[in-house]
Amino acid sequence: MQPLAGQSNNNADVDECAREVLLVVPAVMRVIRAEMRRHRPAGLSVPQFRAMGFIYRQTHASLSEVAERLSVALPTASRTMDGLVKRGLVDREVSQNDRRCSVLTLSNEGITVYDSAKRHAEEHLAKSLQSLSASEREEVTRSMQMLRHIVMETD
Amino acid sequence: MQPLAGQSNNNADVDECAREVLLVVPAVMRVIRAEMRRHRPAGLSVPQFRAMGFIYRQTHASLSEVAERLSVALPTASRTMDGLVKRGLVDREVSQNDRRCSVLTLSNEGITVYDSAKRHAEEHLAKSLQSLSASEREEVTRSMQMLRHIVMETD
DNA sequence: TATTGTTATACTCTATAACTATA
DNA sequence: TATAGTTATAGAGTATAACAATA
Repeated sequence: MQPLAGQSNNNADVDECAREVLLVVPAVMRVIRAEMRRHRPAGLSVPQFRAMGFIYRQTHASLSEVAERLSVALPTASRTMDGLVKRGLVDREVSQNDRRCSVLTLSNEGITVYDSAKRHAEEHLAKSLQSLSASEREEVTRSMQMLRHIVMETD
Repeated sequence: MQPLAGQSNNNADVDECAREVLLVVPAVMRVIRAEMRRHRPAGLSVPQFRAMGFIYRQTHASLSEVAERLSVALPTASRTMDGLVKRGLVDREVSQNDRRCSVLTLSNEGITVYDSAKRHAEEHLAKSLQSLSASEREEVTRSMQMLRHIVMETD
């Protein structure tokens, strides 16, 4: 399996990578969350934003699909939808094919709010990323894509 | 400032980078959070883990220092400490120099729990990162370090 | 008066367990 | 019986505003 004495180079590099991810990702997350909330009145929480993004891309999604894609429990997704429906950003209807299922779509206002939140968050991040060189940004972009393949099934 | 017509290559790359960060970081965050919570009974929330890590590295930290480093409001940090003190993982005392200030240290059990949580989370991440090549992991590590410099003052 | 920290208040996120409605 | 979703419950994270204690 592994060398008997000491760590192989492979282990050292994978451990360092894991350590950096564990240190940095939560810190970046805070920046994203704070900026999302700051953007009033279209302020969305990160889970709300992600849920809306999924429904945006996959219209007529069911609640189970949202929960699975976002890796949250069904009641969590249900609560998130409650808030978005109450704000008029998401339409929730009963499926005619299978009356157990919800059919979720963004309202027109939901689309507006989502686009606005997305643009705002991206612009804020982009501003920070300006301090990197173009090649460094490309490296970050590629790294994000690699991590995306690891943690997200599709997208 | 910028080209009048269309986006420069620079803008395109910074926008793509921001888009990827906004999509991927929350997804990675979910993996980290879920794994942290799964690790019972030493289960820590991510904010608890980060707060303990800071106190670990900077022993005798004050509450204000914790709040600033973690980029949370003072009442948020205070609440987080309440929970950790109640669990016996953090010792909170009044500073003798300035009786307004708290002096925060990890208890022996706190150190044990923190180390265990850290090892567990890193091992879980490392397992996922095994699917990348060594050079890809190096790229991810460098990218994390770049993002770290952008979002964290020091560390 | 300024600073450190806590309390009060009000949301959201989160999960597990129990329940309802539909298939 | 199995599945989709909600409700009940419980705890943590979050911020702003108001407050207390100390400098």
